[in-house]
Amino acid sequence: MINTNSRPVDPRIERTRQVVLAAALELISERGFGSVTVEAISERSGVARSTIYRHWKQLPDLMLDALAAGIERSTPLDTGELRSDLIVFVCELVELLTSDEFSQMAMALIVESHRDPAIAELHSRFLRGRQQFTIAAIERGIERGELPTTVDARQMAADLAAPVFFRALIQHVPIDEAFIDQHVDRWLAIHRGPSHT
Amino acid sequence: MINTNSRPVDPRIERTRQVVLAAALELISERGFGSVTVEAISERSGVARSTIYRHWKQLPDLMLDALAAGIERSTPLDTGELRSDLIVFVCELVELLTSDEFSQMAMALIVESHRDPAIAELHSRFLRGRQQFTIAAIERGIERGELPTTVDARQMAADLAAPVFFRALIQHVPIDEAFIDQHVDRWLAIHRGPSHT
Amino acid sequence: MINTNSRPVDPRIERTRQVVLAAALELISERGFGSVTVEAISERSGVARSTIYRHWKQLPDLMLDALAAGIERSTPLDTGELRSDLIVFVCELVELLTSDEFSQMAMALIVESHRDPAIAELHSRFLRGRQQFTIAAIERGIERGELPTTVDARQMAADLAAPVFFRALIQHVPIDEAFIDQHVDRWLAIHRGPSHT
Amino acid sequence: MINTNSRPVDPRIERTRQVVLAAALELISERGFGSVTVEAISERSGVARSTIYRHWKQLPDLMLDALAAGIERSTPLDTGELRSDLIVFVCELVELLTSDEFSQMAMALIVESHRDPAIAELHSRFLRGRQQFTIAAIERGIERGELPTTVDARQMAADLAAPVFFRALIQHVPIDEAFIDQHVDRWLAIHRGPSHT
DNA sequence: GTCTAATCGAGACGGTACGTCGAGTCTTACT
DNA sequence: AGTAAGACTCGACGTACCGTCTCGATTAGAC
Repeated sequence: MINTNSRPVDPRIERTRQVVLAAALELISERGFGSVTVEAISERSGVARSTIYRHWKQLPDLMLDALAAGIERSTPLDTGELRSDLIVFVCELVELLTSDEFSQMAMALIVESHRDPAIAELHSRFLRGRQQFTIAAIERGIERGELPTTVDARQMAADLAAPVFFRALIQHVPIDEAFIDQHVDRWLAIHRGPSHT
Repeated sequence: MINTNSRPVDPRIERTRQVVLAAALELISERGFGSVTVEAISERSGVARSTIYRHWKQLPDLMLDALAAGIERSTPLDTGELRSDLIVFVCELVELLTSDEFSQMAMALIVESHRDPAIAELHSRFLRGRQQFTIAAIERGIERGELPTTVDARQMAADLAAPVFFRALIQHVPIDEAFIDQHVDRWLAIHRGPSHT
Repeated sequence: MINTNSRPVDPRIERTRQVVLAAALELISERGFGSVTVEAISERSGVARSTIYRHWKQLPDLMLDALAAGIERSTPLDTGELRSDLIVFVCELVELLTSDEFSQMAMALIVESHRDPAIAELHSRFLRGRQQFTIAAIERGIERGELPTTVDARQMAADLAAPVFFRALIQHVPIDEAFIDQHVDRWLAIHRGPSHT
Repeated sequence: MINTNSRPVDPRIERTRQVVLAAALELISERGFGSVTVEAISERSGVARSTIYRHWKQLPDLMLDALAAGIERSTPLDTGELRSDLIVFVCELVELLTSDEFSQMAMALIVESHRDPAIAELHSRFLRGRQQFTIAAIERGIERGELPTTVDARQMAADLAAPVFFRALIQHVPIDEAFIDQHVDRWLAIHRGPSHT
């Protein structure tokens, strides 16, 4: 579905897209999702309002694209050992959820996905994308014998993420390294089974 | 001579407050937090727009009160056994987070509490209120010897709630009774310690 | 129609009337007719808004009364000579029409009398009242032989007043003593007839 | 490069101006100056309220323009004889001041010019414009020998207009043809001097 | 290199909701 | 009964954005 070489695309179009989305992202993190106006995006980006509407039919559509642009992620991640893989993963997640620029967006994504199926799809793609890394790490752990073969990797990935989301977004409690270490170790203790005690 | 409780106040004031807040709550659950309009509240409640502004300086203030009014809760809850207490608690939470009327409000509460300290306070009061029930049940469990005396009740309550929030609000995955049973049993298995295995 | 002794009248009523009308007059001359609000009158007079509405059904009614109160006038005026009578009369008129406190009211009276019959009546009573003094002076002049017996006193009074109104209210031109003298002398020259040349 | 006449401007702008001003004038003459509402103008003209505010920052500004538009006038007027010139002039003035559509506006102009310098300027331009016609007629009369060369044309024009304004606007008395004839003839008798008697 | 068509900037337009102000009505308690 | 205090409805104010719409100026990319 990508516009490969069928038509070279006017460079102005791409330029406008970039500039507008960047401005939108800036505004989302500065003022929050609900206070972003087309007017403000136009002003910030230097792109005329009419041009913005030529590219996106509605403000929500623009927001959707902006969120999509803000989400891109691609860490391979493989330290060779399960525990450190998980620590890295959790640290990244914490950083993401507590950084001012991103948490606004994350919240927006979560909230709006309850109403808008398009955002829901985006949101679940994002979530699955991240979980995939964890699941891969877990599976490597199983292969290495660090975990029993009977476990459900998907469930375990959720068990790892849930408390982090809960604390960061819902309880609204600061998360330090000590917590992360303890959390991962508890998780390992539970899932490795009694033999590893 | 101060108007503590000596002045009986105009009954219309209370009446207006009730009617307006009720209308606001209706609209929040129907159309979501972001699409609620003073105009709409006025129309729905039959109270003039200017009157609403006499009671609340800004729409957010009204929303705050509406959310506060929507949150009230007071279950005593004590079945005499830990497992069934927890099952009841989790069921209630699931019901709350998945009901259309309430989940909108919960999301709003969570999102806005990241921006507005007043809402943050409200949100944390609400959370603490609910956690309190769980903590009490856990402590009763400890007294009855169903749990070791060494556990941290607060942490355990969080462990019980986190996956429910995660699934309902973030993963956006349906939660059935089977999951609840399994979740509670896993939780018990982990916290009861090896003696109960 | 006056409330003589049929009922003693609550003194508070009269007091309220006075205070309110005085405040209204003040505000009319300060801010002009169009910017007077019941709210402001209430504040200025210290009389509650509801009380004001108990005395006057509408703001215009109050205004009407205020204007009526501001118009009262009762100069006898008789210098014994026509020319000086007229000079005095014109001077008074000029003063009235150019004083800040009164001109606002005069304009209001004139304008509103085009729409409201009650104000029209008030206005014409006021005009007739003033003209009456001039007519009387003219008639005394006729008796003294200063004017021919054939003249129409009513018409002549109008001829004297018209240019003053025109300059003061319509042309919006300052009126000095020189003009007044010249105006009266021209008037005398015209109406005394050729014999006096 | 300045937008003198180089930029053709959006034709919609002119169209909106016209339609709105026309509606405003209609409403001024129907309901009087004080009861004209942006809301009503919007409804009557079919132009959105926000568009009206884009053209005029405040309602008074709009009113000013509407009055200016309603005042335009351009009669050359020259019958070849002084008396008939004056009769025509006075008739026109009477018609103007007694027509419902215009008298409201005239009053508004007069009243508001006491408060707002911009309206004062407009008002005096209007007055001077009209007086100019009379002065020209008088000067033609002087050239033709119908009037002595010693007279002050400006003063005479005022003498002609003053009683008409007085009767129409202040005394609020109907003006018929008989009055006009008599008024002009008296004026002529006075100003032609004794030679013409 | 021009030329033509896509793209853009500027901004008018009809809307909807905002938060404010004042009018006029109504209710309650005080004096 | 008259008053003070102030809640209530209603309607207009002027503001801020929305999404739609011309309309001229400016670039590509094809010739």
